[in-house]
Amino acid sequence: MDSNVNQLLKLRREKLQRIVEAGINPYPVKSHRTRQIGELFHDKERWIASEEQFSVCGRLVAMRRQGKLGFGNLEDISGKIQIYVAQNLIGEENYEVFKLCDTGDFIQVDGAVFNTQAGEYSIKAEHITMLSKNLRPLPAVKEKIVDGKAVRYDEFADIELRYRKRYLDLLLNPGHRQVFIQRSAIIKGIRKFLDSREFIEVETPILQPLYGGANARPFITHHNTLDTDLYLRIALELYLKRLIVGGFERVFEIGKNFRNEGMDRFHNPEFSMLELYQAFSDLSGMMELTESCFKYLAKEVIGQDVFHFQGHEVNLTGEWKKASMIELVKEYSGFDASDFDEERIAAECNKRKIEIPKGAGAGKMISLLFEACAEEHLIQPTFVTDFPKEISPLAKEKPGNPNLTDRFELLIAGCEFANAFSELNDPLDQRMRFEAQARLKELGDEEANVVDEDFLEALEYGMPPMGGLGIGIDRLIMLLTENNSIKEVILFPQMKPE
RNA sequence: GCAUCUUUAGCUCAGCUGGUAGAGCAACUGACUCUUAAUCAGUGGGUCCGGGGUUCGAGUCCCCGAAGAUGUACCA
Repeated sequence: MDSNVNQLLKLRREKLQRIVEAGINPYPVKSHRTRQIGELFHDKERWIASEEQFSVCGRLVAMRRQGKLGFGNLEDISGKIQIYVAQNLIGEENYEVFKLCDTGDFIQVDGAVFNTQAGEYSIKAEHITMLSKNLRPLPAVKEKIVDGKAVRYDEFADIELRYRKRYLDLLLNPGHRQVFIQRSAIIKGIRKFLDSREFIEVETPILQPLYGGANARPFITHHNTLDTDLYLRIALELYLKRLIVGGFERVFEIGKNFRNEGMDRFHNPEFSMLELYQAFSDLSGMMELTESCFKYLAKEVIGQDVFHFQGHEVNLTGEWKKASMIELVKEYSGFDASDFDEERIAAECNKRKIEIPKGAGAGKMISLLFEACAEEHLIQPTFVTDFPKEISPLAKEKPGNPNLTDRFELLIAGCEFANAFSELNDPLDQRMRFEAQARLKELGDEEANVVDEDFLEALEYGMPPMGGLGIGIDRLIMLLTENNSIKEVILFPQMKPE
């Protein structure tokens, strides 16, 4: 395999040598561009009539040379245009440069636009300049326009190669490039939406002396100067809350979290998260905000109400369903867990062959029942409310029920998309919750929270009542771009070393 | 982690019940001044994912391993 690659490389290197010997710089510093290719398509007739001379730059993605005349396709970020290169126009010397071009090279073409005899809108080259020589032939993807639609042949389609060599995927598969353009637009849309609600964007530490804000195993690293271990954050929560203690009333952060866990089509070890906190709001405020934000992004950024996702048709319009976890368990399994009777609930879990982890109480078991019975049925957007306190160590107790919290998760197509609560601001209660987590940790729960004394101290100074919300950005983008794997929406997903 | 499937030329793929590899595109050489999946003629290119085994003989059968996909478990 290697020897063959080397042979292909060798030929391109020899060509490079010939270019250098001809006195041409294959990697010049200067390029000159007066128009993007896309601009030339705005009003073709006007450009043709103007006979204006353009300089365009781009990658040569196809070549059709025939003796002393040649065609090529030149592509930049804005579009693709055919170039027409005739020896009698550019001169013998410059035509030699064209003959040394390969697909994959970056070149500059100077000339005006015209229609060829076949009616193809093209640039009639007056001069060709080599901008960057390609030394490794690109995988061959051909394209034919049928009824105005591009039909592609021999697409660069190997999933593993696409992820490992993402630059080739982006270069050769315009549809996949589009996903990341949309990703950028969606994130921009989130910022615009939150800006309209007077949130400020902040940045909090990724390297943390303690990790918290979620149940997950962390990545551990080491700081040499401080000679101390640090954790990569698993959530943004505890630092953002400190900012609300500090007097900010509406903050958000969009950033990477890191969780040392398994990978599948919904999980990448590093993933993007939006978290926001709004003082003097609460759970219902977060619900309204979540629903408005999703609808805004769907309508204003993507321009769609209905999305095909995970084999379902998801409709984001209308008022979203709200139901408590216990109601949903009852609806889909017939089992009523509202009495929090540990023995009865454990028996129900056993009946359904659900493994009960060490130290799990009624609340944890209810959530397991919910996941086993109800989750997969929640296809249209559903706010699942009233989470057991036991599994919600940072959420405020639900008034009138000490077993539950004022929390929701948003489920769409059976997947979790958002998580929000009325945030716990009682420092004494928070300490007891941390201690309960610490006991779970001693029982072997590697994902239980650790006691964060510095955070508790901050709470003791006083934190206003507030709503908090987390949205998994990658999953949101999966939904809005209709992709079924998280790897399709992360530019460089985690892969095992080859 | 477990189960199933996949891995053959730079890319996309063929290769039936075992007889030491094929196509298209890409590459290279030549022809060609209106092509556009350009065309025509010719050429080169493979440790068949890796390692063992069975066999006179393995891309093909068996075992072990690797990577990937899917499902499942775990991950609220």
